[in-house]
Amino acid sequence: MNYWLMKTEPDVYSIEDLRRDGSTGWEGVRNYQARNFMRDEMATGDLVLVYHSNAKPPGVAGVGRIVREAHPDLSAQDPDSPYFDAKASPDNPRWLQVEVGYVETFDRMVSLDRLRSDQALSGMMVLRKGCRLSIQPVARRDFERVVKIGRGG
DNA sequence: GCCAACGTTGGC
DNA sequence: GCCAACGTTGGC
Repeated sequence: MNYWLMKTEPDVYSIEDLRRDGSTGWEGVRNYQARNFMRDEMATGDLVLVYHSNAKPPGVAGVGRIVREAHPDLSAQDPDSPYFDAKASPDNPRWLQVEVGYVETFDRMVSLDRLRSDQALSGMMVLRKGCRLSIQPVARRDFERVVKIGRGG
């Protein structure tokens, strides 16, 4: 079982939207490294830190779970979608998505500042300067520590 | 709104 | 295959 951090802009889709929906197709990932993580390493049951980017403040808002493994992201083939990609087709979907289920919203979101201030979390990819990757692997111990902080521990 | 740090594109 | 130009991300 693996652990992940997945970024979302809460103005577009927040942890509260995920709570309301129960689960959602995580469409719109348009980065090969992130896609390959989904394709090669994500499995049903993996747990996810749901990270709010472009938020005030940015940080981890809660937890999700992979409920369906990687499959074609059809928004790439939809000309009306903001995620449309003319190079995607039924023969070559090009982009993938996973289905993410809701698990919990933290009592207090774990802000980026809070993550930075914790020496034990200094290895987290999201803290690396200029790291734009929207799907990142997270070490189990880091995942558990962030959850503990989020629950008020 | 700024801009550093990337990733992608396309001419050569 | 190189690399300059361009577009995007995302914190601030």
